[in-house]
Amino acid sequence: MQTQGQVRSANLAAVLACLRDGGPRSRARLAADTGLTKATVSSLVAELVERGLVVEGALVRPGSVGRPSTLVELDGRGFCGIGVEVNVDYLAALALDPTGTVRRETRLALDVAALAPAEVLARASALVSEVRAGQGAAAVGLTVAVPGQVQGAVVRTAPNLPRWVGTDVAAGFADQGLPVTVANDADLSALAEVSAGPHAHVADLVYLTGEVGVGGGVVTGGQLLRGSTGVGGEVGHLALTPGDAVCGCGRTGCWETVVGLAALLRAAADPGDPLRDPGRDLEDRLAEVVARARAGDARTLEALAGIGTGLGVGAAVLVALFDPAVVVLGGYFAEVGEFLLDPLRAALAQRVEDADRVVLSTLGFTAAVRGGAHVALQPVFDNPTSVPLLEAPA
Amino acid sequence: MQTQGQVRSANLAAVLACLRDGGPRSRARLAADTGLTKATVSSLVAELVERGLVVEGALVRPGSVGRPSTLVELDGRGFCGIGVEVNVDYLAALALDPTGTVRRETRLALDVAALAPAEVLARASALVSEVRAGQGAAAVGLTVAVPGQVQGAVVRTAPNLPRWVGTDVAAGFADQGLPVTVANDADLSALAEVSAGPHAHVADLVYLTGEVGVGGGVVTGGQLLRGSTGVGGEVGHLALTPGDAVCGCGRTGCWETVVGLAALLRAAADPGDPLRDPGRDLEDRLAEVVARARAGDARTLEALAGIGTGLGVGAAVLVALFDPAVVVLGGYFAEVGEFLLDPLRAALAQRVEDADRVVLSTLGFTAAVRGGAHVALQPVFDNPTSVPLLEAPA
DNA sequence: AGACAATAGTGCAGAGACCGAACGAATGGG
DNA sequence: CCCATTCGTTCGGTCTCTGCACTATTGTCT
Repeated sequence: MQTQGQVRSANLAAVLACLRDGGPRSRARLAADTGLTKATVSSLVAELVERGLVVEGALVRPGSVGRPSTLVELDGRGFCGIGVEVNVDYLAALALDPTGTVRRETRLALDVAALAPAEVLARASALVSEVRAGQGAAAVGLTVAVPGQVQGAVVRTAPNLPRWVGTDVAAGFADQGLPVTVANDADLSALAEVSAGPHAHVADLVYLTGEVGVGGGVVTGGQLLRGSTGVGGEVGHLALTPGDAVCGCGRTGCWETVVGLAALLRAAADPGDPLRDPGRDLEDRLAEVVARARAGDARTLEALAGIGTGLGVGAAVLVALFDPAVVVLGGYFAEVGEFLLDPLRAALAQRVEDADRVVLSTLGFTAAVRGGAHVALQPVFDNPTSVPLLEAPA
Repeated sequence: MQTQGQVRSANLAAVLACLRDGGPRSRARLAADTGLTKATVSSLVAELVERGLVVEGALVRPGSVGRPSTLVELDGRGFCGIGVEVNVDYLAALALDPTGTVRRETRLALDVAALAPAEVLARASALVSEVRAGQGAAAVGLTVAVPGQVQGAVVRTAPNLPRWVGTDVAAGFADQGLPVTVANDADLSALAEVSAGPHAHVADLVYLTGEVGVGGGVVTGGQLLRGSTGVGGEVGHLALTPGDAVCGCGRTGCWETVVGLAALLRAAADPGDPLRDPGRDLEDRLAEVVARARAGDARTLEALAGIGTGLGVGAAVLVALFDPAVVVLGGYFAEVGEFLLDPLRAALAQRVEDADRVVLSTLGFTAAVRGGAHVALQPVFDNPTSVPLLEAPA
């Protein structure tokens, strides 16, 4: 903090955060909640209105006597953040406005692994253009979620998209003319979980996503855990069990060889079973697993229970180390969650306290794009003065 | 940030931090380093001098032409922070001044487990008085390190000091008239490692301390990992290996049953061996282990190699999850480190990249008290205006 | 020896931001 | 119809930083 201009900016941000986290309220309540005086809040609100970030809302009758208050609320019309996801078998994009409302959302099935990265990026950018089009809200930023480790804007490792290693993902969206951030999909999903929904504002959360591999995102103390080289929270290749299955990373015993989607399919069906047909869409096969389990097929249920137990063993380590308030299961874990939770909690309860903190994600496959859009909007909330004034001050 | 008074405070803190982290320097360089103007820095330095936090030092001749600069440096004479440690078989206390210099240090062997907590606290408080006495520096705070999990000022769990559970440790130091903080010893040691010495300012670090059990302290993104209930970084009871050894916590397979001091002694000597004599001081026995290892005793070396391998297996999990720049081994691990590092790094290298990031602590058994004293001093650096003016402004 | 350039540090007027108190606005109750 | 209550604004005051001018001190060049 150096200049009083930054004080102004910080206080504008405090008012915005208050409105975002606690909903619309009067200037008087904003003053009480932020500790600022009513005079200052009036001035701050006026500036935020000029920047198109908040609007005056309804008049609210007080409970008893007194002048009615004018609600102040976030203005969702002016801006939005864009999240876009490149995953193994689909692309997705989403526009989120400052109020937390999803403005546009789209998804495109695509065999990403079979195409050149440049080709995929062109289609993803087209998807972004589609999401941006036809709405008054100006996009303020773009975040790209990729299933791998990212350094800067470049993919460093991507077990399920090996051709993407070394790709500068941000460059593929240069035509959008927006600030572009590239990040790991599980990390962004974790941020999505703590930014909205039932776990909003939880400061310590672990997100696990089941894909072909297993991804993890960890939030501690309200911050995303990154680690010294940006590889923190890498749960897929934890060496938990001295198992013999060889992982894509070349080692044995990695957690994802135990609880990844491949492990489930192997355990649930013999070679020759349609579930093991590598040419079939993974989503289709997963739907069939769910159908068999619901029909009570013993082999399937046993396989799912095995995954649940394996998850519990690993989750015990994560719970002991991170002490999260909640462990959220996303990706395919959420889809088959009803069959996982009991064995998972049983295994977890043997090892740590409070096994009930494991829950299923309600965001589905939109978690990553939602988190990405949230990240893209963040600069507006952090520094409201970066948003231009709408009309010249009189 | 609400008032411009807090701007002043933040800028005073910025100047102090600059001097602490980068050493003495002129006002002009402070201005360049903090981004403030020279005029502002002059004003800030004047106030810090009035509060007894910095002093003017030597005149430095410039390399070529120009007026010589007056160095400004931290004043270590006025204040100190106190760290005190209650451990299984000793008490220790240390006074640290703002320059990072240890002013007084003392240690007292004591069979803490055999005494009532109140009795031990009385002796610890006497130790603090001893450290405070006879120096002009006024203590600004006191931090107590205990080998267990702490909530507020109360011990929640302490495997090796079971009688202490529920003890209000801060109350035992009320007679000192200082703000008292109580914290886990491994957490404080981790803070000590990142606050001074070869790993100063490392933002991501894992500290492991070998005692009867195993303690862990984790710093991520420059912050101590606490978790939702303050139990984060609890490494001792990680269920890593499906071993059969029963842990003090009642479960099996906990890491500390594999790499704790008890495991080492069990592996290094048969029952009846003097090393296994429970009546003997642990330090003595540890010294004998080192002596035997240095003499080349095969059984001892094998036992130590086993510990090293076990450490490597667990460290692989920690490295994968936290991605620390460095893993520091403290406690007994550091004392026998020369025999652990090779097998440890071998086991680690099989599982993660960069096994060389594991190193031995150079702080020895003073890590916890040092970290505690650092924590006690922190409020002065965070908010210099909390320190009273020495002389009334003219 | 003297002028000059370079660097360090201070003095001062001004602008920006918040605060506190007083004031006008809007409403329900007696 | 008056008053208490609550909301929001206006205005003067204070604090802090900034930018520029100015002094201080030294080495170098002529």
